[in-house]
Amino acid sequence: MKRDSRLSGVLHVLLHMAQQPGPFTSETLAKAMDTNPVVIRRIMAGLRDLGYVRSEKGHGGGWTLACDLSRVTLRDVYKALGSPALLAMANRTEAPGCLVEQAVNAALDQAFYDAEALLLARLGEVTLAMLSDDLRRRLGARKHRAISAHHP
Amino acid sequence: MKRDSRLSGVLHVLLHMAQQPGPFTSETLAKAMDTNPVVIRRIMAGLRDLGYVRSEKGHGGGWTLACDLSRVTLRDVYKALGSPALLAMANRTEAPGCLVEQAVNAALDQAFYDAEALLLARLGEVTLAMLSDDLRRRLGARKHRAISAHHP
DNA sequence: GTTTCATGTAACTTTATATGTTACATGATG
DNA sequence: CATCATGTAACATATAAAGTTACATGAAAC
Repeated sequence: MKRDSRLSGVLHVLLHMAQQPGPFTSETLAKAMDTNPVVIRRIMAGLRDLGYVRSEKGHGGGWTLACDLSRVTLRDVYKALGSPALLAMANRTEAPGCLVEQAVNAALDQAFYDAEALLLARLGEVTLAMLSDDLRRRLGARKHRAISAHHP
Repeated sequence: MKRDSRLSGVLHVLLHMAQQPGPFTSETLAKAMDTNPVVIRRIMAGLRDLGYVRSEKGHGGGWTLACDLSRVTLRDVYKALGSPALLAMANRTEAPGCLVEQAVNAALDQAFYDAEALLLARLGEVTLAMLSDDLRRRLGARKHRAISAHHP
């Protein structure tokens, strides 16, 4: 399977939006991410349904942040995407009649469950505000380096 | 991407083999797993290279276990498959120039890394012998239930 | 030694899923 | 009413697993 980069993508969009006031058209956002406007609308649809962002049609329309970034975690964003599969691996068959398969599944399921739970927990620890702050730090660091270069 | 069931599949094969002396032809194993002999050979190739199983050509040939099941973990088997991707999600781009992307990646990488490490650790805790013992327990329980049904 | 059996492997097909694209309907603004 | 922007369906492309076919290689049986 191709690996899923929707979470990565939608976070990229949200962080861009958090850097300056909107609204932003799908086309603008698509250019910043080097992709297609429809892809933007697609990954943003779930966030709109949950009220994290708003979208307006017509002149001056586009996407706007509509939530407190310090109250939305990466896990919330993940859920807004529809909670796609986290692990690349899966059991051959779920609920098999074969006892061999049952024994294998029991062992793997335990490991899979733990890993998924940890991943979700980690995503739940990071808010969009924390990400945005980190980004500002990185932007500041770059500016500082530029200044240092001019005045060594 | 389609989700990867090779680990599940190869464990199924190994457990079948542990239940009775071999050798087993790819065709026999394929029938037990409702798949194709070539698929069996494919997923077994890595295990053969690492010496976990042996394969013989010609009459009376086939696959044989060639390791101490109590010393091979599910993690070892996973590595024998070539260590395929564990997570279904990934960053849009690795090592991006864009600072936004860097901030997103930094946050996700941390979560991804922790989840992968835990999954590998869990797989490393389970040996093939443990799986095989569990299977025997299940087989015993079924037999016991059958007897109970006859003599309630 | 020839036949039969089994693996080894390349090449191709199929399937599932994410991503990219086109087309057009819907609604808001000027 | 013309323009802009989203909403969405439909279709195309890309990637990777799984399934299939074909054939070469080597071992055992006869």
